[in-house]
Amino acid sequence: MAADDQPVPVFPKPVTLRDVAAAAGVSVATASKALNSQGRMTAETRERIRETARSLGFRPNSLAQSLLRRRSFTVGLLTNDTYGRFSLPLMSGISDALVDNGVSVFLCNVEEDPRLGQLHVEAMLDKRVDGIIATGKRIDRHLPVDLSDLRVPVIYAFTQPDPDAVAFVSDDAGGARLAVEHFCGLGRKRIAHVTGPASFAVVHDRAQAYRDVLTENGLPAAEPLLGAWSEAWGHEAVARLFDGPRRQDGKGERPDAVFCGNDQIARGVIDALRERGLSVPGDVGVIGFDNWEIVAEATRPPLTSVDMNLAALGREAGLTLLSLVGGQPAAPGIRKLPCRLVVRQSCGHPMDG
Amino acid sequence: MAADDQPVPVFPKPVTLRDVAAAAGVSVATASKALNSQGRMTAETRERIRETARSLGFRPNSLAQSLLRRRSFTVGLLTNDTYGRFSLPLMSGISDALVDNGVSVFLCNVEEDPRLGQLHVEAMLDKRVDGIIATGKRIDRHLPVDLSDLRVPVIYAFTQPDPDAVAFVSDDAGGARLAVEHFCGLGRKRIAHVTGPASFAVVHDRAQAYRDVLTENGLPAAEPLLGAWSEAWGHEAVARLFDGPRRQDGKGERPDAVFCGNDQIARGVIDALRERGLSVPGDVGVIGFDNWEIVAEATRPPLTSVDMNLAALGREAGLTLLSLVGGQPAAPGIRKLPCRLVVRQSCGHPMDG
DNA sequence: CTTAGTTGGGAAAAGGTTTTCTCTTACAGA
DNA sequence: TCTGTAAGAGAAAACCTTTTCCCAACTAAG
Repeated sequence: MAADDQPVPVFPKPVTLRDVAAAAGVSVATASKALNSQGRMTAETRERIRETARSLGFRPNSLAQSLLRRRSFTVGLLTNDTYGRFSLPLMSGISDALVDNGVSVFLCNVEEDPRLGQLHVEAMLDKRVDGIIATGKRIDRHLPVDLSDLRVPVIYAFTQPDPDAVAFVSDDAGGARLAVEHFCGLGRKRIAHVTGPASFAVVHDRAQAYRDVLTENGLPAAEPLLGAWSEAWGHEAVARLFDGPRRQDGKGERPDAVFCGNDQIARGVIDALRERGLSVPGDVGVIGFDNWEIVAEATRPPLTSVDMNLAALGREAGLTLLSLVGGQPAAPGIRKLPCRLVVRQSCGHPMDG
Repeated sequence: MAADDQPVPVFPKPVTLRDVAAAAGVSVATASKALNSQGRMTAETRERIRETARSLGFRPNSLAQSLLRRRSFTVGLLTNDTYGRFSLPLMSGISDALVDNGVSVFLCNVEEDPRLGQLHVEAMLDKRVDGIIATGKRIDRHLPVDLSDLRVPVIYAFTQPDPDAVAFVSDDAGGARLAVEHFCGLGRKRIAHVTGPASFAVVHDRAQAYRDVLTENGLPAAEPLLGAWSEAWGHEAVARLFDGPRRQDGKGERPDAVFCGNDQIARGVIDALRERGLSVPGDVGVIGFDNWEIVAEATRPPLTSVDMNLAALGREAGLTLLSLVGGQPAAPGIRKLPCRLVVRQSCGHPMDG
């Protein structure tokens, strides 16, 4: 057996409580109590055991502890977004909240595959996770898994929840209000809205908020332009808004502000405006959505954008799951967390007159 | 106690092997053997027990299994990159490889904090992970953790490894060769290199490969332009390359190709070239690095770029860890995995004459 | 001297599974 | 009828820790 001749690294056996007890000359029960500040014994005995444990490098086996306590201090994080700039800050926030509380996170990518999802959920349950957080790349789509009637608490974050579940999402309408009201406050009068495809629920939420704010401010209600989430669509939308023939009925006047459905569209809009010799924010103000910093800071000028506070949302979701796991009740329902406007230079200062 | 009046959801107790055995009228030992295709028993007994288990919805407790087998089918994934477009495909590849083999992944973000790192590693060890994968956002930086002399195998992926460790990184020099040789093959003669700051090891690796290929092809060796990883630097570099006074010594001639250190620089370069009325790829070919699709596909024209195959790298790392865990030896050292060139439209077709 | 109480510490069960060993029964062969 | 063997199934140990219960010894009170 030539293969057996290879030097295989051999890993030392972990030291167990039994080892500590033997080394300290006590029973495992006493050793356990000494290390956990339980039971009664002389201070010397306790300290001696602790010192022995330290010197042996003893670390309790979490598996055994979990088995006994019926609590694994582990939660499952389900997502269908691998590449996402949304799920990243979200997951980061969730993870931080949990880890700060001594809870580890199982990461599970379920793609769009229900079989894979089922598999993962069962694996997590088998590993006795204390709870599950479901996360997605779209707020209006279900994960391809059934999380109802699980034997652990479930929280939904930035994904379509089951009815009667506890869920956290961003307040997209509120975010849109922030942007449009900011334009209004700056004195912009003809505010356009260029956004993504109609198949996204947020497109309608934001568009409605856009209309509402315009109405409230007595401004002309233009119809939002629905397209794609891409720079190219930003270019095309500018062509439609600015290259058409001017009409005399008041409509059709050139916008002096564009509220965009995401930062890529906004990037396209800004570039297209510059190509037409229009200055941003001088002639036209632009606000994006998502606050994807790498894009928002690369536009010229840097882009004002709505931030969905996804890290904070994740943190909130994580903490809520923890309290659920701890036995605290939480009212089912969807909690919308506020967005915030990150003002850079693309929206300009208050206008005269 | 008003708080106690709230309806607290009560989760059903998991059904154990003991329950199954009792329901089937056999001992737990027999039940276990029936479900694991071990031991000897009549086919009927086996099937009856299995049916009972199915109907009860029995799922074995992984904690108990892991405790006994001394193998948890769990690995820890350490990273210091939360927002990264590098670590995402990498982690995705790692995760896929592991999950395909029935292994779950603990996600641990250690930031840059050695205390946090230490904490995480200990937590993972306590939870008896079978192995650890260390991942970073920079190939030339250590994670802030000490992973030597652990009692489990460790693999490094896209981060600076300890000596004598097993590590996977991308072959940046090879990737650069791919790009520059592609330009040479297309007949470009004056190839510039615009890249990131000198503090990155890959900048030098790629720059050296760039020089080597030029020399091999008998082309003039221009000094790479080192700057930042940003679009703005792409703009500035074009200004330096194309706006300076023409010199008569052969040097200083305008480049007909620019190999960029990442896609953002390339984006800046392309935009700046267009602003100067130069056509891409007609007058100047451009190749980027990273193949960050959302950028590469948004440039006009779409950007040819070097892809580091990070998902494949991650997959390879995951599989290697698994074989290490399985007792297969692996030679220590750094394995460089090849990049590939994704050709889009920014580098053009072969030139005449 | 007895009784009650306290103190220091150990034995054992529990958590859920796997595996080895042992035991009982049945059956074939002598 | 007796012996040997194989099949089928259970008992128990093991994994490691925590916790409850118990015991022995000692002290203080009556």
